[in-house]
Amino acid sequence: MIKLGELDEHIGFHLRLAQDISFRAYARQVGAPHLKPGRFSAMVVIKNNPGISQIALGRAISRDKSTITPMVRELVNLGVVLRAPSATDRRSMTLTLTSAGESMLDDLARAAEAHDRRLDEVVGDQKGVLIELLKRIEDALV
Amino acid sequence: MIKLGELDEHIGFHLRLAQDISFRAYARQVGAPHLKPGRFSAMVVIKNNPGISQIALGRAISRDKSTITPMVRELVNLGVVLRAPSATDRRSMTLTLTSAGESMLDDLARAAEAHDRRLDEVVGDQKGVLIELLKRIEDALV
DNA sequence: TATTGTTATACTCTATAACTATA
DNA sequence: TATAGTTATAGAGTATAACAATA
Repeated sequence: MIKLGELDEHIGFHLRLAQDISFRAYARQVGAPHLKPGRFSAMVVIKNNPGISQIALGRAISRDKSTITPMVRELVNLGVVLRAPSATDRRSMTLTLTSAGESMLDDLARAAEAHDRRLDEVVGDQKGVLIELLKRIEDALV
Repeated sequence: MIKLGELDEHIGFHLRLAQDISFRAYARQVGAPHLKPGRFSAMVVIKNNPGISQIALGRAISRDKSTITPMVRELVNLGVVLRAPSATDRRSMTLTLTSAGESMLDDLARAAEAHDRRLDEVVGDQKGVLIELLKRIEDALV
């Protein structure tokens, strides 16, 4: 049996470990037939903020604009995102989901929810506490 | 303000977000003058399990053996890990920390602890609950 | 001068497959 | 036959810097 020593009481370490394990379980379950994981967050942000610019999307998911360019291109090629010039700023592009994007996101959300139900079972009635603590970390460390 | 929609109540999503933000804050603080993040976990495992094989190390940190090979080579070149043939199995290598490795790990642990104190402040007296929930996720999803 | 987005490029992390040598 | 480890290689994700167009 592998020992972990003092590391075992570090929040950062368990955050990383739990995320890693949870992510691999998710990848196993969803099988990645649809879309790479980073795309999912991007689509959710676009869905909830139609007309958002690439720069703002990058800020929302903490990625550089040069990372966003090929990501958006891929989503457009898949037919799930519509990319149109902004009416008010000619440097800027507006992003919205297509109807195909909406339904693909629904599929992905179902897969993610199946995985999340598994997580929900694991944490039981502590879910509220867990999410509140994670949010607190997110807000404090920005 | 960016909206997240239903995603906002998903454990998996917040796990990823909190880990990402926490990791970036850690990288900012430590400045990565020492070592890449994956190396840290490897060294902790070696410290707490002296003589461990590369295969076992890989299992402990959930990485393929082909990922371990260059990682170990780097640690050996840095002079922080000693790699010696096993006395009982001639296919196998044993890994231990050198004294330089011990002190580097102490430095890293201090940096990680500074970061973790920040996290401790954020979660306050809920730390025990948080770690217990994260561990439950780790154990359940393997 | 600053910002939006693209491109070229490079780096890190990771795994798969084929291999050698041992067990 | 199976396991420990290496190598070659490839893919995904990311960022930095230089750039053009526009603000």
